[in-house]
Parts: sequence; structure tokens; C-alpha cells
Amino acid sequence: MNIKVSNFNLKDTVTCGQIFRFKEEDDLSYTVVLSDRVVNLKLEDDNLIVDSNNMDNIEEVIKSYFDLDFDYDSLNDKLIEIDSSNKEIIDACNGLKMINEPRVEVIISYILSANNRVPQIRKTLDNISERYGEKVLFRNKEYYLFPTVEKLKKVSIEEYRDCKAGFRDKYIYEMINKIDSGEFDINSIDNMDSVEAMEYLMKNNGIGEKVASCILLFGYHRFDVFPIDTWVKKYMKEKYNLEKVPEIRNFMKEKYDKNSGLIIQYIFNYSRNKK
DNA sequence: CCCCAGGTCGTCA
DNA sequence: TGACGACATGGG
Repeated sequence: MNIKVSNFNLKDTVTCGQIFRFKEEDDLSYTVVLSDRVVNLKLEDDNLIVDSNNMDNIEEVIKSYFDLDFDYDSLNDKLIEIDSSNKEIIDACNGLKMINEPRVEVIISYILSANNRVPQIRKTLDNISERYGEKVLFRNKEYYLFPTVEKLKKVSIEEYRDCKAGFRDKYIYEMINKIDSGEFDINSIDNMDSVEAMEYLMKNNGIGEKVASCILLFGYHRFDVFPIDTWVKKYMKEKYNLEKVPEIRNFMKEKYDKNSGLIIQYIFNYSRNKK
């Protein structure tokens, strides 16, 4: 089926480091494992061609996951108004959307991201999914959904280690069990402002400032938090001669306030692609 | 064999 | 608070 889209940059949205479990196909379409199904997406002009093993409610599912109904244009205009040099950065990844990732998956994914490389994060997530997630057949190939908490609560620290989680094995184990017991309530974050939400997330082992902001940005659509990583640091050093994280944080907060997370993601993408 | 990765933790001052 | 080494894993 087709979905009419405008200003949607499928490639950058999928590949810019928000999500890990996707594959670029030979025809330049993207196969992505969502929470309850596998989808293949191909962009032809303003048509998003969607295929899936489960087409129920597919338009709503895709629009929600890829944030297609959110108005980015006016935010982008605002960012350019604040600093006209942002035009180059935004143009470089124009149409990039902030994905709405399933919450448990985004928490586990970014716990894994600490001191880790993207291919390794992906491999570990695939291992966990293959061992404990539901198998799905799509276009004659096997895929595995990210496991439910019901499944993961039975997984031991050693088993996470076997999935190559490394020293983060215990963090995942603890987090899943807190989610299962209700000690950590993934939905209570909706009722917190971002400062409270950061504190709530960072009470857990394995979640620091960087991981917490990724979780809020990609899992909770919070544009007022922003991860500061090596690529952003590099850009800030070159452009503004800012090196320390607190300095960068204050600078961005003052300059962009509620939209710092969005411009940071553009900067990340820009800086990383430029190499 | 060393270095590092979308960092965080524990420890020690 | 702030600095600093350790930490699993795998690729360069």
C-alpha cells in the first residue's frame, strides 16, 4: 500500500543511529523490525510504499513510528531563525524524523550503547530477539520481534552475557526486573517534565545522562533533552570552541530551549556524515 | 599489542 | 563535585 508523505527523509531517519534493527535492501528500500511486525519501506517521490507481514492498521502504525504527522517545518524554520547557519545543517538531512520507538526496546538498546559500537549494539539486540522474541515470516525470511517483558523477565544475567551484552548484562537484567515488578514504570514518565524524567531514568544502573537523553528523545518524543556525543562535541569545538559537556549543555539550552534535542540530532547527523 | 566505541560506575581525594 | 581507571566485546 502507499502512504502520501511530504518532506520525509526515509534513509537518514532509519540510518542515523536512532534505531538498530533495520536492513537496507538492494532496491534501496528499508526493512525494519517494529514492535509487532516487520515492514519494508520504499520511498518514491512523495509515495511511501509499505509492505508488511501484518497490514492491519498499517498506515497508523507507520505514521506513528516515523512521526509523520508531526509538524517539523515550523520547528525547522524556528531553528533557522535563531541561527541562519543552521540552514546548511538542516538541509543536509532535510526530512529527518524523530522515531517513536517502543519504550522497553529503546531503554535496552541505549543501555547497550554505552561504550559500544553500533554494529555490536545491533548484534546483541538481534541475539536477544532471536533467542527470546517471537519469530515472524516476511517475504520468505525469518525475523524476530524484540521480546516482551514477560519473556525477558525469565532471562538471566549469564544469558544476556551469552548474547554479547558484555558488562551491561546486569544493567539489562536489573532494568527488566524493575519494569516487570512495577518498581520502574515506563509510562509514568509521560507525567513528568524532562528534568524529572532524566532523574527517574538515571536512578537505574547503566543509565547516565547520555543514555537517558537518548531514551527520552527517541522513545518519548522529548525535544528538550539532548545527547552530547563525540560527533556533537567535535562540531561544538570547531564552531564555538566549546569543549566541556556542561558548557555545551548550557549553551544549547539557552540558545534553543525546547528544541535543543532536534537541532542536536541534525548536528549529529551532519557532523557524522561529513566525517 | 594497542586503541577505541552515540558511557557509566565505583572509588578516592 | 571532580578526576580516573575498569569494564566486555570486536574491529582497525
